[in-house]
Amino acid sequence: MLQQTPVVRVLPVWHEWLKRWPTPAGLAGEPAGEAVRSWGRLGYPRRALRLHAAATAIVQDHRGEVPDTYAELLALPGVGSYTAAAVAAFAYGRRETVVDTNIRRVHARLVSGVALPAPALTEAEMRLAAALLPDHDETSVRWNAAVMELGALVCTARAPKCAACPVRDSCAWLAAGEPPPSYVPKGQSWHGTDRQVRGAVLAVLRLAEAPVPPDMFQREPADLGFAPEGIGVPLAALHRLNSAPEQLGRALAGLLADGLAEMHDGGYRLPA
DNA sequence: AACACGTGGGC
DNA sequence: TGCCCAAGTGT
Repeated sequence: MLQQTPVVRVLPVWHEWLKRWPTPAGLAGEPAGEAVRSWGRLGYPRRALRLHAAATAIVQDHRGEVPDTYAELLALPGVGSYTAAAVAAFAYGRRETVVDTNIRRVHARLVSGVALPAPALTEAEMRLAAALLPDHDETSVRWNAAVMELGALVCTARAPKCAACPVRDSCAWLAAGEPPPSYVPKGQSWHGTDRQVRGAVLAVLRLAEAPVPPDMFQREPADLGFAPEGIGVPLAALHRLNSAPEQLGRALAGLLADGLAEMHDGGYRLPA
């Protein structure tokens, strides 16, 4: 849930999930669509699908227990190098090189003296993080958490709180006179994109009690001749986008291809 | 290696 | 207001 999503926005959903599914077996025992529905508006709903798939793999391959090694975690759906290291370190106390966006930024400034880390994670960054990691297991876990928190709370992307930074005296970036970034980060476009249409379609499917016929996506609500049960609001939002038929088609095809939707009785629904 | 993939808070 | 960006991953 935390992948590319701020902690404060994850917390309420996370609490709900753990109340409903305290164990991997609980989640694995439900349809994948329930995971997507319960994901709510967290964003990147494919993560819900993968979390469900990971729960299933944990039940099938690990006796329902979340594995405790980096390699086994990495093999789970939706678990990449960051998540595998973070779970091994923070849940199991292992010494792992945890590198998230916060740690990357702290290292870039404090050690490398640049305003921002590279656009994509590099081998050099991993080597640096590994070299900085304390040898002792417990200390390494605290180190990972501390550097991550420093980045999240003090050494932030915009307007870093250098005056309040506990390690400002050893910051290479401050010492260099706070040089600006050497590149301009690529903005994520949104308005008018397939992503926006996918999001609007999925918002409809999350609330739908029955398969949604293609007509309902493509025609104005007024033309349907009736008020769609429960999905009027997201459906109106989708139509407001006024996307071209081919774009809507791409969005629907993409959702099917990703397993976020499936056809049933001639309509679209979340996966069973 | 570059790109696609959601959403909402903050400035 | 629009833009930036957030505990990344898979292709």
